[in-house]
Order: sequence, then C-alpha cells, then structure tokens
Amino acid sequence: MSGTANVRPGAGRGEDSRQRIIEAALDVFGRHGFEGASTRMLAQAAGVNLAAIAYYFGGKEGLYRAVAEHVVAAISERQAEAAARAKAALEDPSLGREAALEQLLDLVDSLAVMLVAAGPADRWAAFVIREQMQPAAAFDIIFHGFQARMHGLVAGLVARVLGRDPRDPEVLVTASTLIGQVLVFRAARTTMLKLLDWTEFTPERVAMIRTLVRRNVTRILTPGDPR
Amino acid sequence: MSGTANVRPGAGRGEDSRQRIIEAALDVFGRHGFEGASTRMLAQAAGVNLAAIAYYFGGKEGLYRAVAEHVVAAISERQAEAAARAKAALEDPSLGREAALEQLLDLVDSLAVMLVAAGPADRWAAFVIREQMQPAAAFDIIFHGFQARMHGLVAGLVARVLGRDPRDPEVLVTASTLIGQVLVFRAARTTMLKLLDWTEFTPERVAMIRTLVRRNVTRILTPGDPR
DNA sequence: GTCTATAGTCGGATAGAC
DNA sequence: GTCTATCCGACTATAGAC
Repeated sequence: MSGTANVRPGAGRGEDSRQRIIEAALDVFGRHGFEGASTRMLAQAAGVNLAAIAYYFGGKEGLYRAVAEHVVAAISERQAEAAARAKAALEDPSLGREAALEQLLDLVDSLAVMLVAAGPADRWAAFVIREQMQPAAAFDIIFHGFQARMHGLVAGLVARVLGRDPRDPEVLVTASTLIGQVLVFRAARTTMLKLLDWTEFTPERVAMIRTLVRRNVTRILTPGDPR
Repeated sequence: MSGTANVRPGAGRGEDSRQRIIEAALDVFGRHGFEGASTRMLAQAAGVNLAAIAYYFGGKEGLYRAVAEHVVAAISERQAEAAARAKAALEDPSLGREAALEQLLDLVDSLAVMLVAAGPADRWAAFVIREQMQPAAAFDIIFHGFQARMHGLVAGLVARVLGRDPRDPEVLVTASTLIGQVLVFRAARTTMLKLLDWTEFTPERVAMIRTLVRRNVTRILTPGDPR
C-alpha cells in the first residue's frame, strides 16, 4: 500500500506485472505445456524481462502453480451461481426427485455452456486438461479447487434423483458419465469440429448440444418417463 | 533381404532396432510429450545410440509420426472385430432398430473395454489424447487412421436406431456424447480414480461401468422403452 | 521493482570411424 | 548398420547495475 519495499513480492506496485505474467503464462503453458514453454516465451508474452519470473514466482514451476490457482479461481467464479443453487438444493431435505432433476439439468447445462461454447474457457481448458492427463505440479490445486466439488454436486443430485446414497459407486460413475458426454467437446475439441464438419461452435450449435445433453441426462435418470 | 546396403532403412537387419525405438518412444512421448521428450531420453529408452534416431526416422519429428502410425495400427487391430461386425450390420439393409441397438451396444462396449480397463491402451492413450488436445504433426494420422472411422460407425448405428440420416448433426452429436461418457475414464483417468476413491480399475469395476454405459446408451436411444 | 549480461547445462543434429 | 565425439543453439537461473 505504501511506497516502502515489500518483503513478499506481489502486494505493491508489482502486482500489475504479476497478473500480466500469469495471464500470459496461462496461454503459453496451455499451448506448449510445462516443458514446452520456455521462460523466454513466458517473459516475452507477458512483456516483461526474463528475470521477472524468478523474482515474482521463484522460477518456472512457481509460475505454473500460480497459473493453476488463477484458473481454479476463474472457473469457480464462472460456476459460482450454478454451484450455489445446486448446493442450496442439496441442503434442502424436502427436495423432491423432480426438483432434484431440474437442479441437475441446470448444473450440467452450466457446465455445457462453459465447456462447449467459445469463451474464457478456451484459455483455461488446455491448461486443465493437460494436468488431468498427466498429473504434475498443479494436479492437486485443480482437483481440490474445482473438480472434486463439482463432481460432488453432480453426484449428490444424481443420488437425490435416484433416491440412493451419494457415495454409492454406481452413483459416482453415473455422475462421471454425465460429465463425460459434455467434457468430450472440450477435451477433443478439434476432433469434434472435424467430425461434425464445423469450423466453430456457433450459439445455435451450442444450443443444440445443450438440448441433446439435457435430453440424455433426463433419459438416463428417468427411464420410461421421458416427460 | 540380401547383405547389401538398403537405400531406405527399415527393410533389412535394422528393422529390429526400428521397432524397438518406436515401442520405447511411444512411452517416452506419452509421458513427456513431443517437446518434453529429448532425443537422448528416446535413444536411451530404446537402448540405441543417439544417431540411430536420425538414421531411421530422419529426426525427432519423423519418429513422432512413426509412433502415431504404430498406434493407429495397434488400435485398429484391437478394434478390428467389433468394427467389422458394426460395418457388416450397417451394410445390411434389413437391419432392424433393435438389432442396430444391439450392434451399437456391442461397439460402445468394445470401446469401453479398451478405454476403461488397464491394458495396452495405457500406452496408447497418453499419446493419442495429447494429440487430440493439441493437434500437431500426428493429428491427421490419428484422425483418419482411427477416429473418423470409429465415430462414423457409432453415428451410423445411432442413425439406424433412430431411423434418421447418419449425417444429421443431431445424430453426430449424439454419437459424440455416447463416446464421451466412456472416453472420460481414459482422458481424466487419475481424476476419476480419485473421485471414486479407487486405486485401479479392477475387472469388477470395469464390468460395473460397462453395465452402466450400456444402460445409458439404451435409455438415451429408446425413451420410454427401457426393456 | 526492473532490467542486462552471463554462467552453466542440456537440447537436436551430424561427421566420420568402424 | 552402429557408434562416439562434437558442434552450436537454446535453455533456466542468477548476479549485479540502475
């Protein structure tokens, strides 16, 4: 706050540089991976000098972890409203099966919008998926910061709809398959576009996918009752 | 065949070395990615000298492409029987909807076994998924060598079950979601194991997932008729 | 807090012996 | 066909000027 030197970098005037480096590093790490991204690339993309990375983050790996924390915060914020609604629903003991399904559709739809549509997730996805596939320094940050909570909410709502225990392995697996059918559009984005002979996910196409996903989730959880 | 020098390496006595290098490189590229894998790592893992990579493959990138072709061949062989059955079914004009669904369940189940269970796919997956996410030198090899064909078969069977055109975007998207719910167990393997509080996918657990996936596919495609 | 310069290491590729 | 030795560029990290 004052003009005095900071013991730990990041609280004073250098906060701008810090954020600029993280933002730029998100793209560079996402595109090239940890090992493929060089400190020179990272510094140049952020418009800072090479030494700034060591100064603010201790080194390349420290920057990598900082990016992970940034991504977790951004995704959490993006999903905050839908997650809060799901959480509130789960804490309501009087929640019926139909209402639980509505909440689940709402939550999965929120995920679908983020994962399928073009948007800020374009920048988060490559970083997160890389860490999924190849757990490294940021795995725990992402897992505990976002995935475990989101999967828990989906599984909790699935359990409510089915009237089963939320820790039942079949419930957990079912929740995973529900997420998987949306995740594929982000994890294998280029492949999906090519298979569909599209060049981008336009709003109309995203709407179509969302409708089909909602239909799938409904059918999976309410056999014989397509409503 | 004779003792004379080969114009193009790989046809004579060096074929052993060639194969050893490809097998080793599959693991090394899968673990570290193209940029993260060094030629020294690759040579040491294969038990050959550094110059052998340039000699047989022209360089690191040539080896990468050779690994992609090897993976495509291996996956194609693994899925050959199920793919042949699906292809034969699609070419049968008298194939009914119920029979088409049976073929689809068979095909998706074959994918599920490969993707969920531990096995040779452990070695192929990291390589393929990396290329999905970050299309590079091997993308076209993998896309045309395997993915397009497999997705086409799934979409074709979905179209038969629904009585729709196999090029209908809704059919193609539905096929993608069916594949996605299985693919997630391979693409986010570590995360899935942690979410399920498992340390491995035992045969019993794989069986459970296969059952649930069959159920999901059936419910998605036959609303109101859970059979 | 920001930068340049540089030390020390490791990268891919290749020449040439055998 | 296989190997060693080596070139040279690129890497991370750091020292020290401003």
